[in-house]
Amino acid sequence: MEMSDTVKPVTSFLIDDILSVKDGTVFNGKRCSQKMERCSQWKEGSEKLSEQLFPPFGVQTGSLNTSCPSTSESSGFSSSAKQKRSRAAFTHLQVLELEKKFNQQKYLSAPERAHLAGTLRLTETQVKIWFQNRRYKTKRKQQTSEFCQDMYKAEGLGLRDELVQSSLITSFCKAYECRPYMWDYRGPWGPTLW
DNA sequence: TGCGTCAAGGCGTAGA
DNA sequence: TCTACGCCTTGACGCA
Repeated sequence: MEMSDTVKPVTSFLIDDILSVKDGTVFNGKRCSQKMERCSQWKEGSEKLSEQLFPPFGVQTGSLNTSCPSTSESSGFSSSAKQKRSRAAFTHLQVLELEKKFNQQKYLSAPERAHLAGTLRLTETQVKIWFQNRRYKTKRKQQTSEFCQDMYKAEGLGLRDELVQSSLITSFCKAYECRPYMWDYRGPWGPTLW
């Protein structure tokens, strides 16, 4: 994913939804109970900062009935009726800050994650998952790029087919051949604001 | 309506 | 046992 892709005008992400999720029982369907306490802490502590960060984004209501698996659970969702999965869309500024942090460091400690989550008014789980996805995405780009470089070299040596057959990454490339961003690699752990 | 993107789900693994 | 990680996969969403 390129930053230019993520720089969308305003996404329909509901901060309030996430906040309400934290007040509920489960977020992401797993492992959130222990975070409730800290969530309420940063909720207070980060309000000032996030007001600065999200003046236009802080309160968006209505467009996406998104991200509240737990809200509908709590509103009588039964286990038999399958809940429609929701996908939060982070705001431009949230992604910007996440990318900025990711450029500084690929891994976050728990306190750093908590702080960042508080600053961005996200849950720690969301920050953690975002960094996981981001690392994996970068790794995929790197692998694809290396493979393509090998292909280029092999082609020059007339060894292209052998490389294709022998490469463990062939299946990977096939799986992702329809994903253009995979081929937009600009170096390992390179600038993410491309 | 098909496709690309991406947050989140799921599963296996490792470390404390 | 808990937590975070990597490695995919799934499913919602936006767009052409």
